[in-house]
Amino acid sequence: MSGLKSIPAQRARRARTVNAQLQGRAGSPCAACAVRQVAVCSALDDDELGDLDAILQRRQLAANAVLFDEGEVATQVYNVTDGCLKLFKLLPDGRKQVTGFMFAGDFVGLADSETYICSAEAVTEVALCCFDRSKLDGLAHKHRNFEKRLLGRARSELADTQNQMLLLGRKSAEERLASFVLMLSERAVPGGGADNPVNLPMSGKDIGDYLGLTTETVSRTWSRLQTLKVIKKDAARSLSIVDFEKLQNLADGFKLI
Amino acid sequence: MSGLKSIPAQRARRARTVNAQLQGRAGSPCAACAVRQVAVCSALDDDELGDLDAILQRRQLAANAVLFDEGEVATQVYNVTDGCLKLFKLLPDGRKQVTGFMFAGDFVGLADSETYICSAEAVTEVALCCFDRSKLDGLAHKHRNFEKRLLGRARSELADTQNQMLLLGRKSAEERLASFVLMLSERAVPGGGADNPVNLPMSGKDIGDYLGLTTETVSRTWSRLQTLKVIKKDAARSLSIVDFEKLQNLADGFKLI
DNA sequence: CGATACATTGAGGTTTATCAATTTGTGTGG
DNA sequence: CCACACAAATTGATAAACCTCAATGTATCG
Repeated sequence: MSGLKSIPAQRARRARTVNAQLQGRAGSPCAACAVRQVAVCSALDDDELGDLDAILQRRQLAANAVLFDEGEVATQVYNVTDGCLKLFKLLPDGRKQVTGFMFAGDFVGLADSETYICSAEAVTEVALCCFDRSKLDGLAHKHRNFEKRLLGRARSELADTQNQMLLLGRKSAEERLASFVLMLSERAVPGGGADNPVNLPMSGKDIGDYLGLTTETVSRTWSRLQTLKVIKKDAARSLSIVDFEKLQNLADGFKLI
Repeated sequence: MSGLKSIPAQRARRARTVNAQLQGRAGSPCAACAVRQVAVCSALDDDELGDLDAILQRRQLAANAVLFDEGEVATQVYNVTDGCLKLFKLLPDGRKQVTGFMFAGDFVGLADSETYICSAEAVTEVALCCFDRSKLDGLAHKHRNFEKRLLGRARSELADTQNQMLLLGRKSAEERLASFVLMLSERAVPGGGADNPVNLPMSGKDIGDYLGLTTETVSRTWSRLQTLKVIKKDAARSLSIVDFEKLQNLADGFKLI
């Protein structure tokens, strides 16, 4: 029933997570981090974590706060330890494309060279580990697993973006929303979240900007998916998967029978 | 005027390139490769190239030949040395999304884990260097620059796919075609091709499948761009940029004045 | 030179966007 | 804790962009 819990309850959970991470038990605070096993940090042994801890700075962002803007010099890269961040690109007339949502354990700044190639804003309250690029490069040089892990991350991000291209180029609004719900559901699991009542931390506008649709179309499509008894919107930011198979078929581009 | 040359002339050029690469001067045939400086191979010194040469196999694909299918076990990765390859994903009803065109110097298989996440087919005749993944991993372990270079490639591929998401999610048909022409024009330069009469090795269907459009819309949009005096279709597979600034503005999402 | 695939153009339909009004949710201060 | 103000979501009517189907024209290759 975690999906039905109130917003204050969610806030409390976030606060506990952050505290646990700051206390630390085994020498380095990193050892006690909530995302220790999912993040790139898992490439390092417990006794190597000190190196990581020495070069990182923790930071907290309020919802809607800007982390960086496209085109800025990319001096830092980030590891999300809690909350949700959105990455996006803008066209001069304001059209927006959200290129990804980043959750606890995700690494931000992989695709960036000298300057950030997209902007980043907090969707919810966000906790981050911040690394100077130069220092992290040094660490990657020292611990080769870390470098391998970064390449692995980049590979899997590439796989995700290819799926997103298929979605944006060829899927209908219904298929896009279905794919989106499944993606959120799947990504919640490694971070310790529930996979069935799915938590939707982002606004309808953000969802539209991620799926190449308008808010209105997103809203209408939620309604149609409820009529089809595929999902059910429990609360403002929570949604239950009612018929998993139908949802999967929709997302994969099969016609519903 | 290279863009106006006949198809047989193009074939001849391709054949010469392949021969030059096979002859080799400085010990390793790789040293004489046409893509020596642009490909990942540039991470290795001339005297390290022997290691690369020892583990690669050269291969030639006819136009439209299948290199691999999505879902296949990814035993090999590839370096394109000549020609054009398309990567794509399919939906069960046949909808296709081309996720990328690969040209001389491009590395294929970066995004793949155990199985290929997309299919690959030759657009033109294609020349490849093929590597067993396990052997290449060994080489990457021995020569660290190689590993770094792979990460760099992955980074720049990620940047490209983010731009493609903006295109697919938010750009109009005209803006998509304009962006496409500029991309082809820019990518032709490092490979030694001409940047102005732009060579279009792929069919209108392929272009549509890359840009999330139908062939008909692609064709109509070419016509409109010609009426606007932005481009001019010289021959079947060649196109001149008439007004570079207009083209750039269109691609970037500015309104034409 | 003819057969076949590919590109172009037209007519009409569908999906999604746009504009507008209303309802619902959220956060704040009394 | 409730009332208010503001932002977000929903729903409807209409329009635009692109797709589909169909016909014609034009390369390409044996």
